[in-house]
Amino acid sequence: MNCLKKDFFIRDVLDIAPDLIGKILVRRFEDGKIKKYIITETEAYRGEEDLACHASKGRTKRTDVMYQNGGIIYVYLIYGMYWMLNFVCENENIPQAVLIRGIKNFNGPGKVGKELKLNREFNYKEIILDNNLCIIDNNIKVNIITKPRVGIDYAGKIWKNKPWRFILAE
DNA sequence: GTTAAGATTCCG
DNA sequence: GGAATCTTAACG
Repeated sequence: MNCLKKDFFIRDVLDIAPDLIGKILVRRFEDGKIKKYIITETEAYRGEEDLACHASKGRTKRTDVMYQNGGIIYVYLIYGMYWMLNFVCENENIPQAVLIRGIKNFNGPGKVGKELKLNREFNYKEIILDNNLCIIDNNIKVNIITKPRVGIDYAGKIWKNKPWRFILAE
């Protein structure tokens, strides 16, 4: 299977987020069954200066994973109920991550986490099939719509209005 | 040790 | 508009 290599994630998150749209997310479950999903929506979180990014508060136990070398998974529990799926980008000490906001038939990051049965075990894991999660490059070109990010009212106008949300066009 | 708030979703 | 539900960070 031609999964995306680590190189793909050692780039600026603003290049990676739109590149992931239309690609295939592969999840192997505990019982060995494999499911594939088309990625329909992503959001970019870029560095400490981005007030919407968790890393804007500095390096903590929670954000440490974003400072790692790209190509690993960042999952965290939000509101005590939903697991968010992110992929860490760029080189070490550059805190960037892409949030998977939607996959086909499951729009909304909370639903994505629920469908994929995520848990804390995925944090820091490489994005390879051996870790039960990877992405296939299908080389299909798609049309992408950009919009402001969602759920970050606390970040202030400048960052809230950035068109860093990428959506698969119909 | 206690408290406040969050990259959400569902219900009224 | 508000609750559900829990981890983390920022206090004391």
